[in-house]
Formats: sequence, C-alpha cells, structure tokens
Amino acid sequence: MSLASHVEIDGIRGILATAGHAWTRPRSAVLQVLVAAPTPLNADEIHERLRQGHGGRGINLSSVYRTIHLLRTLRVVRRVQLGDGAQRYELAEDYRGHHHHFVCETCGRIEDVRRCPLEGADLGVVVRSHHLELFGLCRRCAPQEAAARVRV
Amino acid sequence: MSLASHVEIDGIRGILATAGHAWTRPRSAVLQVLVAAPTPLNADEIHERLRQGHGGRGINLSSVYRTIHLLRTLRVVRRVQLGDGAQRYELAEDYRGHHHHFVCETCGRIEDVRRCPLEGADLGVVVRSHHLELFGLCRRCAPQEAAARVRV
DNA sequence: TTCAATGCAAAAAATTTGCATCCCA
DNA sequence: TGGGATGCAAATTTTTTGCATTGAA
Repeated sequence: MSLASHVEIDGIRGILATAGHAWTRPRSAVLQVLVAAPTPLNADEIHERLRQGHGGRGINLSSVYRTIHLLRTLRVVRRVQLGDGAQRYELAEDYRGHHHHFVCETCGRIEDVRRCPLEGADLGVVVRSHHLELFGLCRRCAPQEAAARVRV
Repeated sequence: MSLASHVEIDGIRGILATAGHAWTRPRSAVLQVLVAAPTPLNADEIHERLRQGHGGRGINLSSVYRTIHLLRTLRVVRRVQLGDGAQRYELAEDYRGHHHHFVCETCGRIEDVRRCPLEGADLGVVVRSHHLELFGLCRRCAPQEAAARVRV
C-alpha cells in the first residue's frame, strides 16, 4: 500500500474514533481493499479479496456488510449502481474526488470519468448530489467496433 | 387508460408478436401498470398493483419477473436504479422520451427531468447511453428547508 | 392441437439479524 | 474489564428456476 493510502486510512480511522467506533481487523481490512480498488466493488468481491492474508483468518461476509453499512453512514463510502443489478461500493467523493463511471458495453471495463458534464447545468431544482453512469465503447473497443462495421 | 396508452400498448403488443411472443393476461397487465405509472416501480410494486382486478385472479410474482425480463430484452422496459438498493422499471426511452430522475431527499418524491445536462457534452469516449440520477430538494421542499434554516 | 406461458413451490442469491464469544479502548 | 464488534448460523428479502398445467395462436 502506498504512503498516500496510509494517510487516507489513518484519516478514516480518526473519523471512526471520533464517532466512537473501534478500529478493528475487519474494518481495517475492508478499508484497505476499498482504498486499493480501482473500481467499485460489491460485497462479495470485497469478501473474496479478504480470503486469508489479513492476520491469518479471513473476514466474515456479515462483517463486510456491517462495515460497509457503517462506512456508508459515516459518509466514508458510497454506493454505486452501474445499471446491472449489483450494489457496488467505493470511497466517497471526499477521498476519490467527484467523478462518474463509464462502463464499456463491449468489454465491461469500468473507467472513472472525472470531467463532470453537469458543471454549471441549471435544472430548476436544488441538486445536492447526483449519480451518472455512462455506457458505450471504451478507447480500446471503439476502433475494433468501427473496423467490424466496415467489414459488414 | 387513455387513448394514447392504448396506442402505446398496441404497439408493444405488435413488438411481442413480431418477436414470436404471445399476448397474455400477465403481460398485458404488467404493461398496463407500467404505462400508467408516473415513476419507476419495482417488481413488488407492480405485483401489488395487480392484486385482483385483472380478470378476477391476480398475477403471480414470478410472472411479473418473467415479464419484466422479457420486456427488457425487447428494449420495451428499462431498469432504473435510484441509489437505494431497489431495482425499478419503467418504459424505455422510445416510449417515455429521454429523461432522468430527480429524487427529493426530504420527501422522497421522484420527478422526471427532461432537460438533459449531457447534451453536447464531450467525454472522450463513445457514449451510447447514460443514466443520471439527481438528489436534492424538490420545488415543494426547497422553500420549507430555506425557512427552517432561517429559524435556526 | 401444440408449444409457449403461467402458477406454484422450491431453490438460489443477496442481505440482515440474534446471540454467544471475542477483543479494542 | 466492559461494551461494542465479530463469527456463525439462521432468518429475511429479492430473484430465479423446475415442473405440471393452462391457454394463446
């Protein structure tokens, strides 16, 4: 884990402490996974990444769910829904910056989109936050798709 | 049901026919509910609205799920995720027009947002479709919220 | 009449909860 | 050391599936 990650995790540890929650092996482990993850993960994916390796024992799936729930109430983690049925989770905006997700319909790759198209938009209501998911062709798949169309 | 709804449903009936699927009581019933719904509904909400009243018997929840699945594969219905865990469904863009959803964080009201802030946006990837969910204060709740802030 | 579609029940998948034990503060 | 946190198992909730029966074309 990088130095920046350590700083991030220490900060979150402080948030838990302030809110009166203990710093435990499962909580630390789940956070390490989320900090390291380049894309949002669902509960099972987090759980899988914890099989063994964190102080010998794995972490119980219930604890993963409970930790996610706690971190969400503390606004450390947010839920991400990418249009399939799954519930995914990632570090909140304070840690990852404002961004959205692009899902490639061909290869399933998930990319962060940091340029927000909503900046400055006027929608007539008080918008406090928003979720945006984009679907299309990633840089890698777009050329292949175009080539395929020519062949047809 | 309005005349427009009849036209809409007849059109969809034609799509099912073309694709080789029968026009049945459960399918007709689920579609009537979706055409009439002002907001996206989850499977259970659709099922509830079908208790009795459709030719005497209600419709089985499994059939609701199977119908949703079929209509989704035919691009007649699309899934909507509004940030809570639920899977909701509504008529697809072809029938409802391109729009997004605004969820009021105070009263839970769901409103359609027809002015799309993504029009003309350049994101550097080929975007074929997108989902956008907005959260904030609806027209009704915003004034009350402002008043409350003054009192505090 | 025939094969797809339905209802029902059971299975699977996803998430939550009760409780005895454990371990962080 | 005490009370919150965990593990485990069981309960919920949500969605899917197998199969006998029904019904649309």
